[in-house]
Order: sequence, then structure tokens, then C-alpha cells
Amino acid sequence: MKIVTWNVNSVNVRLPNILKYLNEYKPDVLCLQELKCIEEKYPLEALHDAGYESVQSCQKTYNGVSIISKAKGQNIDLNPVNIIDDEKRSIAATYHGVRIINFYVVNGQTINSDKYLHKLNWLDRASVYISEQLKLYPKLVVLGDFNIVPRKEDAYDFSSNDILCSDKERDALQSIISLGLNDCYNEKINESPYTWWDYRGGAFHRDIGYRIDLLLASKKIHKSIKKYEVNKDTRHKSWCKEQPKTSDHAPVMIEIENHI
DNA sequence: ATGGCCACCGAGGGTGGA
Repeated sequence: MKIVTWNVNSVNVRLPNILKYLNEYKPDVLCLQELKCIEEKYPLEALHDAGYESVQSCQKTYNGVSIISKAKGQNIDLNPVNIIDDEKRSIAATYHGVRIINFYVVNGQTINSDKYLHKLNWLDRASVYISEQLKLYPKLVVLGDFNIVPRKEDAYDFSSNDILCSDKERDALQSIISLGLNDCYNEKINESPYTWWDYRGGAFHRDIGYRIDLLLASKKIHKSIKKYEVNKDTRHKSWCKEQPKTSDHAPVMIEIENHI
């Protein structure tokens, strides 16, 4: 079973890339962030034509998350982590007995901003939701764009005064992991950790990146992981000729044993 | 060159992303 997280930076602009990804990588579950569209504009038909189901939580212009899947999801939670009513940053559903929680964590902008406090509050709520879900679903994956680097090694330029890297947000991430989750990235096996590269300054070409797209798995899932990979080929302009403009994030995939 | 910001809204430049 292949499970993927991908911040696509507009689901409609990136639709050709998404369809190519489905056809080429054949994920069982593809979780998207930053849809940036209202429900009526979500490309449901194109996904159905490609043989996939979808559940989505949409809003105008900003945010938006969805889960695209071969099988229909069960016990769907739309926007379970919610502080500001119109922010759609979370969605969860169960596929073949595996609970998938898809987050687009608040960016936070700078550590002195109100948005940073909002990020920390949002992470507190997320932690409460995850702890509840872990009691209900021992086979669980929390994934998405966390906008936090777990370790210094996950940032090309690490500074504890900068957003993505600061102590309080990394502490919040660690307390979520401490609920009983494991980071699917394995430094002993997986070489280049980065999942996001700024559009500016040729950052991808120079490999100036950050690991902020994470998959966190409960113990039952974590011990059944066969593969973890960052699909960096999707960041090349030549990868999808129908849409050479790429997302600034690469998809991150885990493959787990089918029968766990 | 496997490259050099992008997408949103709305009609142009401001905003947010990370």
C-alpha cells in the first residue's frame, strides 16, 4: 500500500502533474495540501476518470486539503482541527483499516507574528485530535505539510530564530511524535532529506531545501514500512510537459506491507 | 542545463507562501 503526501500549490494549476503522478506512481492514497480552490472548482471528474475517489475540504484562495484514493474512504472527518472557522487545514479517513490524517499546518510567517501564535495553538489542537484518534485507530498515519523541520539536518540553513526551525514549533512537533508516532524518514537509509525548495534563486538546482513534509506512523504501521522516497523528479520542468510549472514541494511516499 | 518565484484575486499590485 502506497501512501503519499504532496503540497501541490493549487490543485487546478497542478492537475496535469497530479494525473501524471497517479498514472506513473499508482499510489493507493494521495494526500494533497494547498488546493487553493472552492469545492465547485475541485477537479473531481478528472480524478474519477483516472480511477480515483476523493474527499476534500476546500476554501477560496487559501489552504484546502484532500485525500485521493483507489478505495473509498470510511469514517471521514472534514476539518477536525479547526480554530478559525474558514480555514480548511485538516481531513481524515480510513482506507483498508489504515487511518490517514492529512494536515496543512499553519505556516506562521515569522516568530514574532500573530500567525506564529496561531501556528502553536493549531498544533495544540492537532495534538488533542491525534491522541483521540490513536485510541480509536492503532494503525494510523499523520502526514502532510507540517511547516516544521524535525532536526537541524533537515534545514539547509538552520536558525532557531527562523520560522520552520524555531524551538517552540519543533517542541510542538516532538510532543505530537511523543503521542506514539514515528518519523518515517530514516537517516540511515534515506540520503537527501529535503522535500521543499524555494522557487527563488535556483534553490532546487542548488539543493537548498528543507524537510517539512512529513509522514508520522504509529508503531504498527512503522514496522511494516518497505520503502520511503521523495519523488524529486516531479520538480523538474521536463517531467510533465503539459504543465512544466511545478509545485515547490515534492511528493513523499511510503510503501507499507499490504497485510498488517 | 534536470535553472533562474508562483498563485491568488481581479484588472494591478498587494498578499501569502516557507
